[in-house]
Amino acid sequence: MSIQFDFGIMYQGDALAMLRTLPDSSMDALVTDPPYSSGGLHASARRADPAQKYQTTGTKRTYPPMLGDCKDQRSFITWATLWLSECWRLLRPGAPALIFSDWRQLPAMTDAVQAAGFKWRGVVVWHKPSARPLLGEFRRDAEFIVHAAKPPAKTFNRTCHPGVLRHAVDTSRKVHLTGKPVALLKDLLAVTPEGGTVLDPFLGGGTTAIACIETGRRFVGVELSAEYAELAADRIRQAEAAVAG
Amino acid sequence: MSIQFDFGIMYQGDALAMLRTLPDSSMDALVTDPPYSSGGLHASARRADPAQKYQTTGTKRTYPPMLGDCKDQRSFITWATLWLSECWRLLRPGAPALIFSDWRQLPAMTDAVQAAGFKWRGVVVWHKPSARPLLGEFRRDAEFIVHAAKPPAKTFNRTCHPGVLRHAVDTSRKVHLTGKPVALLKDLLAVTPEGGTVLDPFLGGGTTAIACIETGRRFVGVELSAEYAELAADRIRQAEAAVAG
DNA sequence: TTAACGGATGAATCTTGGC
DNA sequence: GGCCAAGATTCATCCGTTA
Repeated sequence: MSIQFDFGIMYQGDALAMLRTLPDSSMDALVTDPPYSSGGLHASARRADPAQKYQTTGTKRTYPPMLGDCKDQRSFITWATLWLSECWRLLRPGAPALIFSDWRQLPAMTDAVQAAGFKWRGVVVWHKPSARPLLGEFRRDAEFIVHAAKPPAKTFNRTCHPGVLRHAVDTSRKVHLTGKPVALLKDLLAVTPEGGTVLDPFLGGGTTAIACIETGRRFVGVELSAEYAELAADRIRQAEAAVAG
Repeated sequence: MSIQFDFGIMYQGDALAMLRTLPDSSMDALVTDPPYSSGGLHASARRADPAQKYQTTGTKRTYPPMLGDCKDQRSFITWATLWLSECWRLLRPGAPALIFSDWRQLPAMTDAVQAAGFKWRGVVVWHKPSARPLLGEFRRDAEFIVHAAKPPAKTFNRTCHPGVLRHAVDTSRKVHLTGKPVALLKDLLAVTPEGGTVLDPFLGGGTTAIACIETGRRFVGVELSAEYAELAADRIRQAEAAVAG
């Protein structure tokens, strides 16, 4: 199933299956926020319903269930390598790839990225100042973005982009449990070619698509959950209306 | 060879050999900045003279040669696991470990830390705003600190410590090519027990020791290079004089 | 328009209890 | 005893609301 938009297209279904139907060398960048499967270091993470894993009792706000976030470390690497390999095929040579990860999965993700044929370029830091405090410990207030490229790596402008990006999460505008700020995605898109097509196989609430629309890029998104696909479609239409109006 | 100070002791020699002479469970924390061996992903990095690897021709300031920074990735992990295992033996249960790493060696370092028996707790980010700009790319303005602990992990205060630390490098006060700001080390020491003994097997210019002196902790340092050991000893004496006066 | 106040929140982690 | 699941705990920051 797919929905066509002015600025792109969204497929609803399994990322790996959908990616296989798309043609070689048709995309200019990969920007995505896959399920982290964190805590997946232990088999306990393989619980049947990972939906509310990250939400504590008493939380007012609830989100629809997150699918596919229940892998242990080994299968996480295998799975990530599989979809990253498909993405590699879809990307044009020189295309950048930006993949979100938390601290725990970062080494696994850099392995998978390289196993899929990408050249690892660096690690971008997302500093989210509103993270939960931890007494006597370092606050886990950073998430990481693995920066890679399908060789030969290219640059698309002569601007200097900061490697540590500070953006607060706006919970009121967040529709996905792990929703990212649009401004953060815009910062990441800054290293992708203007007017290019951006692939996001884990579209979630559609933030990547919105950032594309607001910066004049096209998008190809995939989202497994029908519930999130619908939420994303709404937000995408709003964003398109806003830039048209 | 060793030099005794009011606040600690420095050994000049090979880290692994020196650590082997020290007694079990005698240290309260490990804080160190080992040679990164970056670029060591390929065997070409095993060049005979790694001394000036990070300095481009025409650089005004030069530093004494860095020893032991010429390993490929596999031997880096093996070597890191060896000295980390010795450190593990020297640490008391619950002691925190903080090990600097650049983005390229971060996955190797988290592997080595865990192979040596530590529990990996997180990744602290050092944001250095003065990093070299890169056109069309993300600036490499973050370094990483692997945060681990000898189980069972303990906390030593009820303060909440930020996980992203912003400190500019002061090149005028830096004596080592990879010298870190004292304030950064002080931030890291904040999760170690007050008045405890901090181990640094790669003392370099002695910044860890200085931060210990300024925060009322003791230190045990090892430095391979006689040249740096001498520079460190000078700085340590100055710092001790400053807190005494 | 700006400043101060207070409630809600958190890609979590630890402890405890059961199998 | 080891493994696993469920419940309790935590407070600086953010942001809307009020002054």
